[in-house]
Amino acid sequence: MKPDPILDWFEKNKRDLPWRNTSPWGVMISEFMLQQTPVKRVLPKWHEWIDRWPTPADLAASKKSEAIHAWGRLGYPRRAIRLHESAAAIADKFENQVPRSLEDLRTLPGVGEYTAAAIASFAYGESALVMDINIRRFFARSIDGIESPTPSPSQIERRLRAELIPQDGALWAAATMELGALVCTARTPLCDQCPVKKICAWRAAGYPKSEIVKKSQAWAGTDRQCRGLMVQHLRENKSATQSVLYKLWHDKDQSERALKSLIADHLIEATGNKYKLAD
DNA sequence: AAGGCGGGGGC
DNA sequence: GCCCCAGCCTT
Repeated sequence: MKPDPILDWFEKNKRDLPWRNTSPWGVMISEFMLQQTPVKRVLPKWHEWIDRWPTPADLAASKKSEAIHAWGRLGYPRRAIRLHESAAAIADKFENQVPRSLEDLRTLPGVGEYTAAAIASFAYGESALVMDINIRRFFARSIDGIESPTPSPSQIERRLRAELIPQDGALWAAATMELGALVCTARTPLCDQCPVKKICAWRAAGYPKSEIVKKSQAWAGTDRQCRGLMVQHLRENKSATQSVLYKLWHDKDQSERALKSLIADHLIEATGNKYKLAD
């Protein structure tokens, strides 16, 4: 089988998260806690819950108030109530086993489209269409060439993403999600570490822009004042990441006039805008 | 298709 | 201060 650069990257770089090797109930607890809450903050609370309530029936046997209190300060406490209600439904209607089918999962309170797919995929290895914010952002960039996905997935997006799912869809979902979380991040993505940077549509379109290019675009001017701001920015960022502009700035062999000319050429190339030289 | 719902960390 | 985070549910 052909090696997949994404799966290869995943094998080498994945985090050792406790819900990667646990019961379906453990996966379900993690998915509820991870709804709009970062991994870092979920970790201790997940251990606390899975130790205290090892199966759905255990949680269902506790009072709702206990669940709410144990939720602590994770945020969106309604999730604790819904998880408690889901546990009762699982104990009562599903023989204390977290359902495997999307249809059954969706009957549980607090289980939406994403969470159902995530449980089916991560707990049972099903090739479900998992579309969390990490996966959606990764594909928005690498495939569509745009920085961010729409607020909620459209039917078109669902259809196009479903076509991409390979044989082992569960592993693929975990890998792309991790890639979005660790490399293709919302702010300051680490493109140099990305296994698909060479075929990324967003990158091919010239993104992400460097800070200096973003600023120069924001200035959008061609007059002396804009150039002054640019030069000031370069002075203030001497220790910043090495950019072409930074190198030019430190090239002592260039005369002031020639330096400005080089900077202007670079900006035109990088931004597509026209910059006139300030004398 | 919007808007509400929590709280904490990063810049 | 604003943005972001493995979303869900009700208008």
